Amino acid sequence: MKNYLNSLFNKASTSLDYLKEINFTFDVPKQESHGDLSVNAAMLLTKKLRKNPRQIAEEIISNLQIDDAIISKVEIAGPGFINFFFTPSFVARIIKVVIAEDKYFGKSKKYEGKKANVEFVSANPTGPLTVGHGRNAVVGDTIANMLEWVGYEVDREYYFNNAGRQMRVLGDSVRLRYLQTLGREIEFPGDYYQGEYIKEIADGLKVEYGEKLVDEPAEGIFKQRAESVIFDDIKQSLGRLKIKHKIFFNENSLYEEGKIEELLKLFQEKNLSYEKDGAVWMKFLELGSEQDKVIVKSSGEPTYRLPDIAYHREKLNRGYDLLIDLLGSDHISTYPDVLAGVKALGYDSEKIKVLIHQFVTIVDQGEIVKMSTRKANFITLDQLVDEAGADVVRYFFNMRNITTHMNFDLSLAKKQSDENPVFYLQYAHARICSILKMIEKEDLNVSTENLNLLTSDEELQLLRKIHLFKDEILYSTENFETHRICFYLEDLAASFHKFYTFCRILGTDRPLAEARVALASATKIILRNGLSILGVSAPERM
RNA sequence: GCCCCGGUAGCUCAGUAGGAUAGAGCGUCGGUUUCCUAAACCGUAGGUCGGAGGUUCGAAUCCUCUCCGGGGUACCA
Repeated sequence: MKNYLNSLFNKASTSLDYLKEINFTFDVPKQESHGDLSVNAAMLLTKKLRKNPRQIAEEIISNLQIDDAIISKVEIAGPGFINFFFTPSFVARIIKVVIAEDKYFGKSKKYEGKKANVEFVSANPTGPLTVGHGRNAVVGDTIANMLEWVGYEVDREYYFNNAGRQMRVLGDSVRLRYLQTLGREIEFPGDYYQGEYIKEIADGLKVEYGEKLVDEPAEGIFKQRAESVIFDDIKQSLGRLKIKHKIFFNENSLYEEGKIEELLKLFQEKNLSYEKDGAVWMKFLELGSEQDKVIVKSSGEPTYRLPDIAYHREKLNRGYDLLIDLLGSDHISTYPDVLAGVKALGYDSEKIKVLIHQFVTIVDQGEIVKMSTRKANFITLDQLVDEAGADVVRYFFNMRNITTHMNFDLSLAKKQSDENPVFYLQYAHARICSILKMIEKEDLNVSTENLNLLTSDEELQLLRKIHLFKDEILYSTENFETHRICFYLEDLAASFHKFYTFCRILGTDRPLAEARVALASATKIILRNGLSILGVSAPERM
């Protein structure tokens, strides 16, 4: 529909120059009585032309070469909107396209040939993934899916560090638990990792090695074992949510390959760093930050900024057109320095899109659960998937704008009831599958021969929603907003359920019945495609 | 102190580069099943869009100030 109007306005702009000067938009009116699409062009021109917007609207309309077979009515309304009403037969044509394109319907080629990298999760292997990581994981994977739908080739990447202080403490936590299982009287420090999983790892070592490890250092087998066990666990948790990273990037490799040294030298050459108080400082002040910051401590150890910049430099060097970093709001302070750093090196920092998601508050039985990995006071992602199921978990995290501090009501998520919108969508899909099974028995077909018979309000409303799918994906993707897909699909499902209630198939003349089956079939395709972007399954029956 | 995010119906949240009478789900109350899945549908009630100014044809949306909640502001990541 939008395409058609765009071409109409393009033609009109050859005689009306002022149309070229404004950025008008075609919008779907909130109210159906305002037509299928409306344009605000006339209002935008009031100042420039010093005319009443309604007069301008008249002039615009008289310059549009409208095909009556496509548009049934054009009206001027309100302060000067031009509303367009499309003919039912044009609206219904979309069904043919949907059925023909099937699992590709909704994809666009706008970004074909472009490469994107989505870095997400990136939790260090110090413990199981928590609910907070869950939001990051689900949204990151969904954004990657969306980018693929608009044409990008996408690499999913996980960045981790197995060499820092955190990991030393982790190794020592395992060592102490190991010694405790051997009966040693040892006090376990309060700031060590308290979780049960540490004891399990220690138990595993005891079973395997007995007492042979009593004199081993924390950084040896204890740390290694902890890392490998925990990482396997993390990957498995992600796998349950159908998330698989292509690249696992170890921060340590930046040191091993001399990238850190190289970067330090580069900063020095470009006069972007200096020494003070035994530390190396970066001139962030010159680069637009509030103050200079330390990049190498007086101990000789780099701060996180240096490897972070080196890492982003690596990714940029791989030739991506778009780099996405998905971070929790507790990491919000890291990215301005990274962007400033790579920009100072001459890279196009515009390619890096940093997305910050706000915290997840867990509410269980009306009580807020405070989370801390160290204190082991957390709900793991695994527990969540155990209790609510992967589909519900994915849907819940996707259905909220990442800027909101979302409440995750654990007791509600466990409930498999109609309070849960994911079932509403899945039910619509299952219903359609059931119809398609039924028509076989009734000797009916999916036919697009008589689509012009689809003229009822319910049919047209559903058809109009179908028209919006492709644009919705594109818009959601360009804004990195997964929740819009959820809202769209809920809207679509609602239109379908209404159609289902009012437009029967059995007992209807064959041509109309078959056209309705085709409409249901097209709806099924969109529900399935939309759910697949979210990573949620589309069951055949419920 | 300064920076970022949020404050919209009882609850959880939408609100598309400013647009028409501010919406949805759940919950409330009341209806619909001899008929393709009632995990559905229809109706009902519910609002000083945190507050105060400003910008203009028009503000939940933009600007200023302010209140409340969360996060950040390290030679921790």
